[in-house]
Amino acid sequence: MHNRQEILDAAAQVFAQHGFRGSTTRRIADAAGVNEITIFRQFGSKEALLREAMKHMTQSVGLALLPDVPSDPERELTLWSESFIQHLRLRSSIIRKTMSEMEERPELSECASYVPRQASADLCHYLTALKRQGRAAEKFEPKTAAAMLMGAIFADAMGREMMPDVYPQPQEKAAQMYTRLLLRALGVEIVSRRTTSKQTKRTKQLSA
Amino acid sequence: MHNRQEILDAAAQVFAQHGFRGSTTRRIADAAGVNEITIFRQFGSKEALLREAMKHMTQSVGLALLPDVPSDPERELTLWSESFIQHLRLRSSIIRKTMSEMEERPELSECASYVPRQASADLCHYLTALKRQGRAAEKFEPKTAAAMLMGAIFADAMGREMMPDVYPQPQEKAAQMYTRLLLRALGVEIVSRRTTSKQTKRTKQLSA
DNA sequence: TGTGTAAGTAAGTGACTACTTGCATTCCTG
DNA sequence: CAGGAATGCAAGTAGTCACTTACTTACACA
Repeated sequence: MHNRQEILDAAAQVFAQHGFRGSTTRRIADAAGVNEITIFRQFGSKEALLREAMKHMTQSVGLALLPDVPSDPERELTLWSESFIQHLRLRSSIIRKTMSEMEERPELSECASYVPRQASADLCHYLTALKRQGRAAEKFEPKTAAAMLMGAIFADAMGREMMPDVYPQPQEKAAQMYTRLLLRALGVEIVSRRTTSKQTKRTKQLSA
Repeated sequence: MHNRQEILDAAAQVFAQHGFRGSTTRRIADAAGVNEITIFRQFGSKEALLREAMKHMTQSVGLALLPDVPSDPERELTLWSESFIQHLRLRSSIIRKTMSEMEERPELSECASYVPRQASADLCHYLTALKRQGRAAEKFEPKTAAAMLMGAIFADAMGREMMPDVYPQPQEKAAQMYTRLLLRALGVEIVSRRTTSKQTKRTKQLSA
């Protein structure tokens, strides 16, 4: 029973490295330090195991929160972007695998869309509030703006390892740079005093 | 001999559907309408075949060109973005598979980075020229701006099928919307008269 | 007509895969 | 100490995989 969690973690890790077809029950058992038979007794089949592992993964995700009422947009959005890009970077392997398996095995990766959907909804909500406050000089569709920022962050997290010279340097400032670019596109005035990356990271986010 | 091309095409198609491990020589042979043995006689091994198929794919790609001297930034960039997003959408399956296999089989997917690298360089070059012309009211790093636009386009092309409600509607206008947002972030004045999507598509791009 | 080349057929090899069965071991609990 | 549940070990099953060998067929060309 106490092995169950270790098996799930091992399955997720092996899947992130090798994908579904490459995640042999042998490899997962070895990674979990468990006999291969135990897997079948606990989960019934390889597919059931991986389905549960995927579901379990997405449940433990905590996204940074954006305030319902924007006050310092640059700071709030930068913090959110940094936490989002960090989340994606830590899971870039498993995200790539999941996106690849999506077409062939949708039932396995359904839950994968939960996090980006939630993030998009949160961001849209925030941008809409910003617009209602009248702090955006330009007209814009929140959904388009949100897709733009999230897209830039997503592509950075997925592609930087493969092509580091294509993305802005240093890596740690990338989220901030994308965020600033977006705010300028929306015509939002930047009011916050200069804060270093370390300061912003330490001053964690404020909930609604 | 005349089968060689058909085998390469079939291999690429099967790979796009099933990835490396799922691309059995049997499946590829069936898809090509050829005996499995022919594959081994022509290419030696499954890996060699897929390597050649991938290399062959990337060679036939023609990216839209951006002028060396920007004249109508909104129109020129929109055309480029539309051609780029169309390119990615047509190949979204194979791109997902390639990104997924990258870590496990880098020698197979090396060539995959050629197109985005080229696109990034072209776009950076154009944005730098725009900046030099003094047509951007805001200061910006071309590389960051390029990564932002390309990232938004990339994420749209990869993710819209899976989560259509997250991305701006209609699909056909998405590239244009991202482009406009970017130009506003750069403080580039939009001068072009309103053109419909159909017109812009027909008036293909102008080279340097 | 003879020869070389590309293609097909048939059969098989050894390795790996998901999954099963039977039995022994450990350990917790009553 | 007895009984049951979780786990491990050894062996095996049926299927698939990449790849090979040996032989045949079809066609081009001289």
